Amino acid sequence: MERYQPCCKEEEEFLRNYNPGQFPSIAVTVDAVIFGISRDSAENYRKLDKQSLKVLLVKRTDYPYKDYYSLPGGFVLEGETFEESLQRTLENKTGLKNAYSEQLYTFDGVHRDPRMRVISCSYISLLDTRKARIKDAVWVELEEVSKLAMAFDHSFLIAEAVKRLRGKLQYTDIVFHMMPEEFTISELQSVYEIILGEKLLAAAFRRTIANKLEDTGKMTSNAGHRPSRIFRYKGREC
Amino acid sequence: MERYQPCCKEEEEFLRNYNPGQFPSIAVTVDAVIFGISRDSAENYRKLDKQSLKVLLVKRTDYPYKDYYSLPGGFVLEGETFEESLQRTLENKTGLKNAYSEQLYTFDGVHRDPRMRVISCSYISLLDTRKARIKDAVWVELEEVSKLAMAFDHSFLIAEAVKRLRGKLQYTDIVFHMMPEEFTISELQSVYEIILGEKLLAAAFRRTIANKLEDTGKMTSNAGHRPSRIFRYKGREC
DNA sequence: TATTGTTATTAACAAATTGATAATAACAGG
DNA sequence: CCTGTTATTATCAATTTGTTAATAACAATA
Repeated sequence: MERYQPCCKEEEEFLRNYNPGQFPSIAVTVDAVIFGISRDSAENYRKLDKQSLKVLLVKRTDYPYKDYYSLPGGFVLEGETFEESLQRTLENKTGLKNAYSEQLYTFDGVHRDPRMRVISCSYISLLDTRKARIKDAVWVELEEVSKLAMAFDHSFLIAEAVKRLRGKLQYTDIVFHMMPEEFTISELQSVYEIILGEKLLAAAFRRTIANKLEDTGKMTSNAGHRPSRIFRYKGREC
Repeated sequence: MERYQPCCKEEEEFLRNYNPGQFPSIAVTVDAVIFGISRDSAENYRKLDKQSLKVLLVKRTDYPYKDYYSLPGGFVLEGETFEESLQRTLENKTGLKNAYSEQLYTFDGVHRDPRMRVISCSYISLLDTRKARIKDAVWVELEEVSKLAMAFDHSFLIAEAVKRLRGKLQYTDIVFHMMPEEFTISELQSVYEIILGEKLLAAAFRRTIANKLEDTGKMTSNAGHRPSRIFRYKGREC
């Protein structure tokens, strides 16, 4: 947006004398639900039952909710956009500078935080776990989250994020943000299955996804079974 | 959310002495993109080309952006949730207490407002125009919006809202919030057409929508042509 | 009363998309 | 060459769409 220009002396005066204190001020945090698919080791890489959808959590070191788990995030600083704030924590925890992110929802409960009125603008971030270098944070399986002591309303927040992720999987190409540049259709299918939590039929899956993919000409090798074609996402920059 | 309980004396102390001023405070507005379909008169009620998608706008009376058009909305007050703030403006401008609303997006540009840092949590509201009693606001046709001088980033905000509305029309039952209790399939189709901005084929439309509807047994009458069955939405409370 | 204009509703059929199962292909290792 | 395993294609039924045409029901009017 271009910089605002006052229309006249009077407005200039108005703005100069404006008292920001007349409206309640609210602290704002940006919290990130960072999703990754664990691919622990090379051997397990293609074994669906060894993989799972995970979220990145940090353990709080201060009050309130000391020692509880929470989403990575923090207060929006002076003159900082939400995206900037988000990228700051993202880089801090994962070492990644440009993971795909989108705004999820702004949580506004009056007593979310016992200190003061704090609203949380939450984001979903998707990344290829193998590119991330995690620091001061842990990957937690989705099913484990409900077993942990979670700070604030972050447990609910994660649940909402999962719903959104599952929904968007169906009608967007969002999944490719969690994939490496090149992958096989089976790998892609397993990512869908892990996120949706259900098995898909291979024949139908291939048919519908095929037109979004581009053959690299390469094949997997040394697998003890028929090798697989390797594809890349055909869509826009990813 | 239940009220937070400090875990120990130390935390109690911490909270008592907490200084909220250490983090930047941001003013928050809630702005509503209120959609309605104009059905100006009884005669035009079923004539598609006489109807259009409209948004409710107000003319600003103060600086900044004095005399510009803007979305109805305002600052979130002390201890007020976004929904409460929204309902306040909604009732104020339309007389309606419970129009369907959902959060759209939180706009966070640092210089959105020349007075100070103000973020806008925006909502989409859908209503049946015939139930609304508009006060201090005007219905503006969507195409006219771009011709008006709009305050802040509200022009962009409206564009985003329209995208969301069109998208959600396809995979949710959101449309019924703009319909009266009882309606004909042709009326429903015309609402889809107005929002999407394109004609739909009647046969296909009926087929796909039919299973969401329940026949009231009533018919339209006195129309000069074959009368129409009157339906209601079968889904959950609406 | 038969005809005309108009909108509603159903029918009918082709085209495209899905669901589901089976067949075939390609590899490593014995 | 046979076995176990995963990849990929083929096949066919079932379902859903796109499209056009037929039929129905009314008011007004000839």
